[in-house]
Amino acid sequence: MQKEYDLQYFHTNGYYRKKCKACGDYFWTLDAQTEYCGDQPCVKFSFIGNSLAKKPLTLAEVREGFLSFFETQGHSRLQYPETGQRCPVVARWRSDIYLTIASIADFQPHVTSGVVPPPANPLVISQPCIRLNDLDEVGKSGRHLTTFEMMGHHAFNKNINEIYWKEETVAYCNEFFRKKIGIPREAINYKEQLWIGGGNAGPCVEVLAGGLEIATLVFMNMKEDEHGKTIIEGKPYASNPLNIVDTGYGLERIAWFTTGTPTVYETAFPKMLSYLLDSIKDSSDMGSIYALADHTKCLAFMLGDGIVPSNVKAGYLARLIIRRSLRFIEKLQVQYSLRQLVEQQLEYLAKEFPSLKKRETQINEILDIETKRFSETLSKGEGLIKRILKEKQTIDPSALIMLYDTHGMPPDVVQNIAQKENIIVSIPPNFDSMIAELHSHEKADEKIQEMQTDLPQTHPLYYDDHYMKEFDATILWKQTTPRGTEVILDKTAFYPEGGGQPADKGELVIDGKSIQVLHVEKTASSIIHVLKSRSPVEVGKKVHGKIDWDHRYTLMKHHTGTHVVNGALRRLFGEHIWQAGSQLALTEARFDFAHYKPIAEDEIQKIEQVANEFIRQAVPVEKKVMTRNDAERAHGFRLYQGGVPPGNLIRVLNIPGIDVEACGGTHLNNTKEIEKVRILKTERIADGVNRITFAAGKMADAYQKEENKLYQRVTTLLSPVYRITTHENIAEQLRETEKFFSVPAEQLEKTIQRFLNETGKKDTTTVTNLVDACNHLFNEWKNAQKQKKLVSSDVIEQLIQDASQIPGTTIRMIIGICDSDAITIAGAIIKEPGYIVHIYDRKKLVSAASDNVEIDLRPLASEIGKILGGSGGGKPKLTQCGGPNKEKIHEALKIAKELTLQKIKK
RNA sequence: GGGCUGAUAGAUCAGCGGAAGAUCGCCGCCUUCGCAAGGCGGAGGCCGCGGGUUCAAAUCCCGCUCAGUCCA
Repeated sequence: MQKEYDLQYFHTNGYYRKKCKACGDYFWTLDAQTEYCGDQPCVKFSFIGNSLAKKPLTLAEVREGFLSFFETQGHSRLQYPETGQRCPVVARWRSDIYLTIASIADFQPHVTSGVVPPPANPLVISQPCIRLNDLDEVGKSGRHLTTFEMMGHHAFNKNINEIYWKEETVAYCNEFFRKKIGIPREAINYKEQLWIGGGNAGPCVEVLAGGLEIATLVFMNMKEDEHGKTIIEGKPYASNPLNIVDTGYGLERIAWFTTGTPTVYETAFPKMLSYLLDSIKDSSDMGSIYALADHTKCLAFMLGDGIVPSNVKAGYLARLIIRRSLRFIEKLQVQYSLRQLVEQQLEYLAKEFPSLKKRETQINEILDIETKRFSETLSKGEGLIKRILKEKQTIDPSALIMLYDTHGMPPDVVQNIAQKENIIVSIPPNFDSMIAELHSHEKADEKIQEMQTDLPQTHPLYYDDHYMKEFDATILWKQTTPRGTEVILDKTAFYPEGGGQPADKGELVIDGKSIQVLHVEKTASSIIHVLKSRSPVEVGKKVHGKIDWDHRYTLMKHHTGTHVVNGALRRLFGEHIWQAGSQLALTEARFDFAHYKPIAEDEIQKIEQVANEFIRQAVPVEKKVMTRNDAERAHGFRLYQGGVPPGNLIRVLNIPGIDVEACGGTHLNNTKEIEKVRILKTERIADGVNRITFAAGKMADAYQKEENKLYQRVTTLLSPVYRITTHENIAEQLRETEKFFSVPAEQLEKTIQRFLNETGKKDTTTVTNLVDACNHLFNEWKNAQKQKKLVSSDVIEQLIQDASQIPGTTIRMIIGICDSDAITIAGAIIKEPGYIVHIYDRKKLVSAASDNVEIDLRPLASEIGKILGGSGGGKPKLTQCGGPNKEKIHEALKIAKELTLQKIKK
């Protein structure tokens, strides 16, 4: 490996290669005396309070110094529509990571693998990055940050010296630090290292000054490959198609180096720190103050770049930071809310990152919601903890785990609450691993997709013309499987299932015989048609394909409709609206999207209005195949809402002014063809994710018809007792009624019928609308229920009158049948001493005795119940019994009387 | 995506097969110069929705809906 670092640059400039006395690694230096590489922990920071640089620089000065220096050296800056000269901190263009963790991450995997040419070559960037791996160190260590900028100059070489490689990289680096930062050349050491990460590897040079690593120069030229010959850390590597100069210059670190402040935090967010320090009384806990300054900056980027807090994916990470921040605010007794702190950060960042502040309104709302939600969680948890303490006087490890895992109460919060009750709770040292253990059994079973190789390729005609209904083709391949005959054609207009769009149906005509196409699917670049019968198809035969156009056209309406609804949502709610899933069907379409609160009733109508307005505007739909770079430059990363397609060429579906996405589905030519959309349902499928179900075109009409019918039936049902005068906003009326009775639409009629029956209303009341009618009905039902419970004293009087004295005692027995609740009546009677009651209310037979009567009625209840074909039981002085044989009630009452007499006599 | 909780009075919750409860809040009365506090009384419940088991379900079983929370 030594020769990898044996650069001409070092030799001609008089560097010595030395072995570090502490770590044993090799490094290059101009200092003949030094014995240490200059890295931590081999040496200590020497720049703190004693900067080696020319003068202290701000973050903006270092950033602009870097970008412009490399610009003059022939590097290009990048430009994206939304975020400017950087990519968002949420890695929208890739599916393997949630957050942008390095400048090279912007170009993975497509550019680094060689599939997509670099957007510029060479290029220079200062990429804001978020890393949460060392979250606990942030604020404490003095150098860890969650959010930092990684500056980089990158060159992508097909051949080693196509752009530039090691010599030039080190020379550029050295010149930058000397000229722009003003570090004396003797102060910089270059340490030989091997770099491994994300499936790639290569030699690397760490740039060290003052004990601080100020840059890393990676020469990425290998990739993990099972056939590779180079073994690194037990894994085989082969050469990468590209030789990539991947440099990383820590913006905050370099600025820190020039200021020499006690920690990196004074340099990274000086304004925020003084803002925080002004707002608190006790500034002894600097670690938490640093962390809070860091976290609020992190949130400004996360939320500003459109992450919506949730319990999944990147949203979960945002919530994690929000909750940590809230706890620091609480701990430090900061007088500002989290919202105010982040607002302040947005203000500080506005000049350099203008896109963040544009989302201020939504960010404020998100933080208010999240703050409120967390305090609710905590106060509920507090109640829970107090109850546990009351019962058990302690909180054991299993309760601690339950509190955290189920109720989100961090153990130290539990500890604090318990302390207030003067109870010491100890947190097991292995708490984290106990939580991990709890979740270790879950393992997502990876879907192993068996890819049949060597299949003939199919040309997809549906991309040539999204409206192609019929075509001629030749059979290239066939096989028979249990589900039918499968064929591959040289070309096809049948759309295979994919991207949330179901497969086409239709027929293939072979030799004048029509064969039904049941299903179509795609593997690699072949499209397989599944045919119904085991028809005698032969390879080489000509076929004529006809797709079920009605089916397909409806799906196209739903698909283009989905994009229009997406656009309407973004128009109404903001740029954070982001697709989280989508599924088309014939009768309806489902669209899941990130949004921080549920959709309100009045918003449903607004969404419908805006979407239908887009349809009325008759906007032409552009379908274009573009190179990835062109598409990203023109439209930004918003393209990747439906997922990130592979390859350099991507299909871009642009509905100008409404929505633009990379999409592999089939689409209409104009929004007017959707005809109309109608929202059927909105629901919250996860925290931070909402689902809209809608129908387009004639399916919307069909739904509306169904809705009208239901409304008709419901109002007819009510008509004998409620005369409804107005019939407007039928959909809304039905939705509200469903909500009112908390039943789904299918149960609406049944429920209303039940309430009508139980109310027994006969006269007619005039009401304005359906909701009004249901309100009335419900109130009348309530009164009726009360009436049933309310026993007239007459009935009780009558029963008491009919009581018969049991001979030889003062006990009086009552036998009877009544219409209102028997338990209530029996209860009223036995308030007076000396009574035994057996009373039947056509549902159950209740037996009860006054407190002073010595009797256990339970054996009686079970005996009497048997007569009725059932059983019975209860408490000694109050029992119930019954059974299906209601006609035997008189016999049962007679037996009850006899048994009671027997029992009393004993 | 995978767990784990929860849904009972306006709020916080108890009850977990046999008459729907407590505390706070609300209303009225007593006490008081007035308030706070206290005393007495009262109103307020589709026990989330739908099935099933049972003589009997808030309670047990199965769906569904909604909410909370942890993990990746």
